[in-house]
Amino acid sequence: MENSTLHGGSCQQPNTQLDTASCLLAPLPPVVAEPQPEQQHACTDAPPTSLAPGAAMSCPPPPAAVDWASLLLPPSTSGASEVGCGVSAVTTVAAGSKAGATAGEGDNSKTVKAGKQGGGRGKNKVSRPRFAFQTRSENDILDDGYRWRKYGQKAVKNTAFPRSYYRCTHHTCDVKKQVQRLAKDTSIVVTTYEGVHNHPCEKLMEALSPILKQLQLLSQLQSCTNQLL
DNA sequence: CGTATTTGACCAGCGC
DNA sequence: GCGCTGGTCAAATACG
Repeated sequence: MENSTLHGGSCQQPNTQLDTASCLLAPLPPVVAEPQPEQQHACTDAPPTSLAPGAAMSCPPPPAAVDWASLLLPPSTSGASEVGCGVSAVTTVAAGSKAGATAGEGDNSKTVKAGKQGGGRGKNKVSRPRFAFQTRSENDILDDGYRWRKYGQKAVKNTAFPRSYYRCTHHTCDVKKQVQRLAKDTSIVVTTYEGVHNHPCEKLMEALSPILKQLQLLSQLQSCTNQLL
């Protein structure tokens, strides 16, 4: 095919872009319509994906006896929860379902055809949780604490900006994400996650470790004092 | 030298 | 059936 690979931007279609946001976030139309005021990319937190319930933490626990599981697994995080900081909208998409399975592509006909790809070397179609959210940022890549390897970039129809495809570099993790800048508002980046990490967020761990240790010590101290009193 | 990114090609699903 | 399009692969290249 002429292969729509224009990597970069020979794809000029000024104002004909379809409203990626509204397609993508169909369930949450209003939110999309009004991008939040000043959300800078301050968001280095983990996205909803990171701490999904049921995700088996495969990594060994850190040295200190920190209860990572309880600390990192919020009561209910089915992925649809809002993540604060810079995130203007979050939406889940039925895994493998048709409509909007991909980041902001209205027609997006194939969606999760995770099987096959590039020569029948693909895996089977697996239903995996997907959700997308928007961030207002100058960087396409928001630092969500995980490490990602880019495996593809594709110019998408009716969009001036290419869509980038990333895969989690953790060997046991098969989470993917797509990143695309909104044509309508180029300051907004739409990120679509597919799958759930089965390992802790490295950066988050690193950053939180000392704090968590202190918290644990404090709680132990408190329980001790309670017993004494 | 190992790892990450770039980029052209390939493939399958969908609409016509 | 054909063409279009999105998603992925993998070789080449860049980078530390």
